[in-house]
Amino acid sequence: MRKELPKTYDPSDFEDRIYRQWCDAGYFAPSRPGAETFTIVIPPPNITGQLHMGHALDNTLQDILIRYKRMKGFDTLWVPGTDHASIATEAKIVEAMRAEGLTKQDVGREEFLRRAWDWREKYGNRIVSQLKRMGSSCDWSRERFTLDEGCSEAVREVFVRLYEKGLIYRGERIINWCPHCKTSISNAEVNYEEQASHFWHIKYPLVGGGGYVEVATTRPETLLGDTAVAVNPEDERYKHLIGQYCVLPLVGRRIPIVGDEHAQLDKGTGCVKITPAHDPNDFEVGKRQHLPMEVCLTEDAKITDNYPKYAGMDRYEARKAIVADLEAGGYLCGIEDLSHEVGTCYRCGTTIEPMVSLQWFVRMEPLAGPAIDAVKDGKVRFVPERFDKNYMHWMENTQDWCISRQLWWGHRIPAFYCDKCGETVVTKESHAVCPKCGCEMRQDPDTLDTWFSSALWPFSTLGWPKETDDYKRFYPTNTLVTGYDIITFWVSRMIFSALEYTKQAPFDTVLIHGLVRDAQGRKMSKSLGNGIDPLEIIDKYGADALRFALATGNSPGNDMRFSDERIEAARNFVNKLWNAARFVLMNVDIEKVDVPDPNTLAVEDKWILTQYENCIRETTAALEKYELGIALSCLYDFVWDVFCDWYIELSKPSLSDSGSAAHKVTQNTISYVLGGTLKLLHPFLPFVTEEIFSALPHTDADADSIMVSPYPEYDENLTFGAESAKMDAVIEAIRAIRARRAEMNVPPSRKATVMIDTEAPETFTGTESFCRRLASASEVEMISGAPDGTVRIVTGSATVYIPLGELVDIEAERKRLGKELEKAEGEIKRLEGKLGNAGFIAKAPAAVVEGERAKLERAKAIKAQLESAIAAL
RNA sequence: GGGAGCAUAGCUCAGUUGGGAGAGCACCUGCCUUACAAGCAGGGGGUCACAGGUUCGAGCCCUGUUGUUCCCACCA
Repeated sequence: MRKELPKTYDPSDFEDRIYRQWCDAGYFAPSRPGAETFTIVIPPPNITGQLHMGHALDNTLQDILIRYKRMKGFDTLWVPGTDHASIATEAKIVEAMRAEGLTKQDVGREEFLRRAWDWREKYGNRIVSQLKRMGSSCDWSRERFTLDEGCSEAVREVFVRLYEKGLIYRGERIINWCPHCKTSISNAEVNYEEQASHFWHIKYPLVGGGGYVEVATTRPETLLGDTAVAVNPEDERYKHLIGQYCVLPLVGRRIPIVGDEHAQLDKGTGCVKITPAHDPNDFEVGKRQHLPMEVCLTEDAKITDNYPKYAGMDRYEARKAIVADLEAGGYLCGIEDLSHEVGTCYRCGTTIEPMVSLQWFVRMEPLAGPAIDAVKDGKVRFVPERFDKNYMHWMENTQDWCISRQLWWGHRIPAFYCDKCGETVVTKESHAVCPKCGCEMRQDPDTLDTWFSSALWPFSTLGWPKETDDYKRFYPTNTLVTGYDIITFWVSRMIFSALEYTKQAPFDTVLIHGLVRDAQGRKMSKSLGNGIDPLEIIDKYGADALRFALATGNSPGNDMRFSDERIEAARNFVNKLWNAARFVLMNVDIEKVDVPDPNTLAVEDKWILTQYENCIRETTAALEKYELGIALSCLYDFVWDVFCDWYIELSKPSLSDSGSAAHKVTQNTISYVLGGTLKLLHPFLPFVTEEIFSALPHTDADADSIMVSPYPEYDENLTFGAESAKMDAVIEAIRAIRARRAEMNVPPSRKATVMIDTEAPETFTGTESFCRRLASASEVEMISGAPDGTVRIVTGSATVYIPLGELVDIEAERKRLGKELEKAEGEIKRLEGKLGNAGFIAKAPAAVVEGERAKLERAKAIKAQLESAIAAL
């Protein structure tokens, strides 16, 4: 059914309706069993809150790819879902409970998890509705959640397999402890921040002598946990002290002086205090030197009861107290100002405390090798390429991955302990009975790092470990679209996980995008309050404008700024398209569109078709290279500068003359080109293209919906080089006439005869109506020679004369033409120089040389015309 | 300490196999030309950070310098 478009573009009129139509028609689900597949799994948004601009960008890019591939005939699947985001969500829930005056411990694990699932219900659904408003063509029937039954089964399967293979182990290590979240976090979850601090120099008196060793530290409170002082065995200053003891100030404990290469000769004093329980390096020294471990901090970073004087003090309070006491005792021998990097929790920003703790780890070294090879061998390709360096570097230096978390919201570690005999069992079952003594076993209370389940996402969502139909058909997936900020967190872990469990890379391409920043280039953040809510943008400008703003002028891997100007420019473009479509609808009454027949086409039709075909070629080439921004800018230029500014104007004479022979042909051409352009644009602007498409007459190849209609293919038969060049020459003349008139301030209402002197009159025959309409010509005459009292306009193919009577100032004309002549001569000189260069002729490609020759010919022709025009003045 | 990105018009940015630089916004001039003033036509404005090198030819490739941003790293 044909329908009219409202005069004003208002996306809220149709976006929701169209999305429902797509859903109802089932277009999002794969439905082409015989076709090649194209699969994307969504980077699952955290259920901590709502979508921000980063998600909007990420999902826009994915939807562009999936819609493009769908129109290209692939059997496409975009798997949606959300991430339970263990630590982040747990923190939010704890925070919400605090408002009620409750703690985790108050409500207990079961009640806490019930609340967490409520949270997931609420925020998970909100995220889904946001994705839908953006137009995301995900298959909602396959929506997944990292903590759902299937994903949980995959997690248990992996844990057990790795454990049995010896790649997961439990051990005491120094981990990063967040005293606020009260959990361990992995190295990747630590952010380093530059902080101003001090370097305290402290004397440790030697036992049995008047001397002392001087150590320096940024954390004097850890002195309580010192169990040795290390010096380098090669250090001439101190090597004689090795084996002796010193006395720990304030504590009075005798601690040994050990020789260890950790102490460097050229750093500090050369003596290092060793706190094995609270520093990763010292932990290693402790192991090497068989030192005892002295824990002096609790899990909320307070001093333990072992040190009554400081017990219960917060670490910073204790620091002050200890420094004061050291000073009072005469042990402090200097304070230096120091600025250094301090590790903080990436979730809450609290300074992390290294602590010794019994945790579960994944042994990385055996997993990293294949993951490195996969990228090296090109099985996984980063776009842009430079990010593989990033990835490689991390993979090659990665340390064992601490995967246990002292949290409740997450996959509980499938390890069971027997309290009676100490046996450990790792099993997929939900209960275990001790194989040794038959007792009921106790499950590890801890949960897994949230990235442990995300790492399995590309295959767990498709059914793995079961060999489901989806897994067999859609795995491995094709393109992963994500930001550079989570390459190490997530992408790398998916790659090594997939290689280990599925023996295949999880995807072949990783399209990396940057951050969306605010108009000043700052990161959007809650604390700055400069975040922009995508939904507000959609309400105001429409989802298509939002998508356009995010996709245009943006190249892979680069950050972008989001500003009012940007979104307005995007909306203006959509509006332009809308109005172009209205023009076509007002002027077209054909029922059906045919592929244009070259035998019937007018020169302007051939011109627009040539431009259109080139646009198809360029757009498609860019999309195939993941250059979405370039693809969109091709389309922008074509729609605005070519189709609207020229072809619509060129079509008016024929469209407005229902008696003309070309009338129906023009209707067909303009409908064909607009329809095809909408299809090219559809991946970027799904809603408005669908709305317009539904109002336009269709071709036989079109489907009911544009989103399942075939993407245009470049067709050389519809390109017309020679005719197109003629039209270009006419356009050039029209432009030149307009420019001259504008310079002379002649209003468009003042028409004038246009006289054209050209060696190729056939170029201009039949184009009089264009000159009248577009160059304010009252009539068009073909002449030869230069009439008096005219303005002369020289183009590459013609000289145009316009009698502008009193406006013609001979002297000014002479001056202007002289200037143009100078320019032409300069151009000739440059080109002759180039063509006179033997090296250029010999080495440059023939086509380039030919092009330069043509330019020279043209410049010479212009020069000749200018000279004769000047002579005739 | 290691690695990477960026530096192009007043502003924000494109410019991807090296062939005399583009867009949007802003600015100036003129237009309500019946698709669109969220518009039309015209215009000004750039030693493509700097210095070398490769090449017939460099915004693009190489080296160095400066400025800037980010990532990684156990610095007592």
